[in-house]
Amino acid sequence: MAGKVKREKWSENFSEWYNELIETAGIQDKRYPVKGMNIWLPYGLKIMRNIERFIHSEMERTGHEEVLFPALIPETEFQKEAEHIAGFEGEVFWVTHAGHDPLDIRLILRPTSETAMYSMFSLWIRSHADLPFKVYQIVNTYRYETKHTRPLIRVREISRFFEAHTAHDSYEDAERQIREDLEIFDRLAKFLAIPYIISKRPDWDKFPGAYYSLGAEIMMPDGRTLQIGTMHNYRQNFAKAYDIKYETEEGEHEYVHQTTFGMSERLLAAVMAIHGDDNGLVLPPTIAPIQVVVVPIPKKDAEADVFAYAREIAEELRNAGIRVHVDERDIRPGRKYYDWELKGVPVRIEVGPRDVEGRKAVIARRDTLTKEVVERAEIVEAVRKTFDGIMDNLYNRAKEFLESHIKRVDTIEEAKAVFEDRRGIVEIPWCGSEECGLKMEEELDAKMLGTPYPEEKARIEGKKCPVCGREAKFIARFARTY
RNA sequence: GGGGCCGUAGGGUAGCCUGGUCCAUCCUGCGGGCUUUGGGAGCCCGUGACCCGGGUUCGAAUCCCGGCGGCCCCA
Repeated sequence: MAGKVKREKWSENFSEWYNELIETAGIQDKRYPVKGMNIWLPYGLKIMRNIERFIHSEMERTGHEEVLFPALIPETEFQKEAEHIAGFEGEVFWVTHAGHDPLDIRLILRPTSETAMYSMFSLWIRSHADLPFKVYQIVNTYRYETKHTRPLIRVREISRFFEAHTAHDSYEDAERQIREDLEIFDRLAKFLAIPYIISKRPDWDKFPGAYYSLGAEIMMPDGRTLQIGTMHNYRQNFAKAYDIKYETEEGEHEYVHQTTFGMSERLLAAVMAIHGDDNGLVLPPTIAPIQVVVVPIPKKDAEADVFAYAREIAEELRNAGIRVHVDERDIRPGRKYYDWELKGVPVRIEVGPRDVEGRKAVIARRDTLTKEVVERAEIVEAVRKTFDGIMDNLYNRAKEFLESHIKRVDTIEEAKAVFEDRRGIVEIPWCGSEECGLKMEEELDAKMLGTPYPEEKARIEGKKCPVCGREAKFIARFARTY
């Protein structure tokens, strides 16, 4: 069924494929004269907004309130949590002057908002009745990335940074929050038809200031992984640094437990990369700004009929709540097909004189590039069914891709063999020591993503750490990452 | 941190080694005209560029120095 779909460039020359598509599909213009800062173009922004709309509705559903904090943070606030500063100070942008005069207290452009928010949390949170306290925002954040920047993936201005921050009366309730975050993430991933894995980060790679960190990864076409979501349990680390206390029912004063949940425009990068092919974007209907494009195929003497028929079909689809566009440009139909394929429109309806006469239409699917003839009367139903088929197909194809790139091995040699072609994720037994973990990172020239979450105890029975030979306590995942 | 390559219209490129033949090639895009319309049609006209600064020279896209920017490899 997918015989016409080509993914040669997509898999063999992913970087080039991606960079071209960002511009040709109208996602972003990367010619802005500051490295790592790009311009959202209307089409790309519409897709991103559709992703965010779903995030907002999930936040609403789970009782998070939206807030907006300033982008500037005084250095005195920023420096309150030691690990956090250590983790970020090398990559923050400083505001040191106002006009000609140096500032008494310098400001940073937020790289993330913990240090902006938490002194306010300490003012807002008074009582156990205020807990759990759950807020979120979607804002731009700034990090002076020194590695290669890449649109949507590694940027110096993350322009759609989602961050949910919560405070709780106990570690257990914070853990419940992490489970809720995982559930929200799962629903979002299904909405985008992207399969993923969750790993608990090793201690040396957790978020600066966190007690532990979870990361959600997807498999990119070139076999590297991309982190698209994180959940952190801070325990009371930040609460102690920012003095966030509440009064218990017994009148005691206790520090809150905190969590965060983060995502960004990398979600769009993931959608582009996972579903795309050599013809361009392939958007899940859930987020496509245009879900159906109607292309009239005029014949000289029947032009008016064909256009009227196309508009009539579009109107009916629109009334059924479908985002539809009629392409009435005066260019040849073939050219239109290529244009809309590039932009990833999930369904194209072609109507020509033959269809007008026979009361039919041709439905073409973007994911498989196949066509089918449907009756005019059944068009809304046929389009809906096609959407479902596309969602299923996209998800299943991507899941197969992800799973076929995860290899379970027991020795360093086997792991090295997997990375020979620089592709995939290796799962290998591990004793849990930092020394052995770092040793494996070095040997494999790959990063430890962490250990499967939730833990998979059964899989390590009788296994040994391939570095030290001691009994394995975990499965460790390694991959080349973005 | 170390090394290498590169910067020419909106995008992609030729020219650079061996300075003059270059008011800079071709493709694409964009504007216009004729013609066409079930998978990027054709022809014609038009539009648009040598990263910045300094130097060498009668003469610099081309050689030299510096800056800025991009890409790649190694650690």
